Amino acid sequence: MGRHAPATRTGAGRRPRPDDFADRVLDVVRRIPAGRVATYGDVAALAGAPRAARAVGNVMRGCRDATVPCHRVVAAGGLLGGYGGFEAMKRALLSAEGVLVVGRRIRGFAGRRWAPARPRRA
DNA sequence: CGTGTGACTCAGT
DNA sequence: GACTGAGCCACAC
Repeated sequence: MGRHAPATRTGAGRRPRPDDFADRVLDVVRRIPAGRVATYGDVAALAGAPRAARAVGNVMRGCRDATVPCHRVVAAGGLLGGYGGFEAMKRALLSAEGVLVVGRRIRGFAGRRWAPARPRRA
């Protein structure tokens, strides 16, 4: 299976937007309800690229948009992930929404994780 | 069009 | 629990 991009992407609805991915990622993150969290991989999957967790991180890095709760995006395993060095703030924001963070890990991450379980490699 | 990079992820040591 | 190596992806240069 390949995510090959057929020369003719005019047919099926693909987003011809240049920043399609980034836009989508921001949209997904925006949809994350308070009190819930999603991993980069989950967001990437919802954005259409289940393996682009890294790319998602890059998008988050430029998340200057206050309308995007980038603090609800965490790393896999329930790790806090990064936050441009403001990890403490991320922790504070999450705890303010009811998500307790112990050390670098999220308490009850599995229960607080938003997005469906990821079928590893179908 | 090739290279480097990163707020990632997984598996192994 | 920590460190390493490899994989995977989108983007800036």
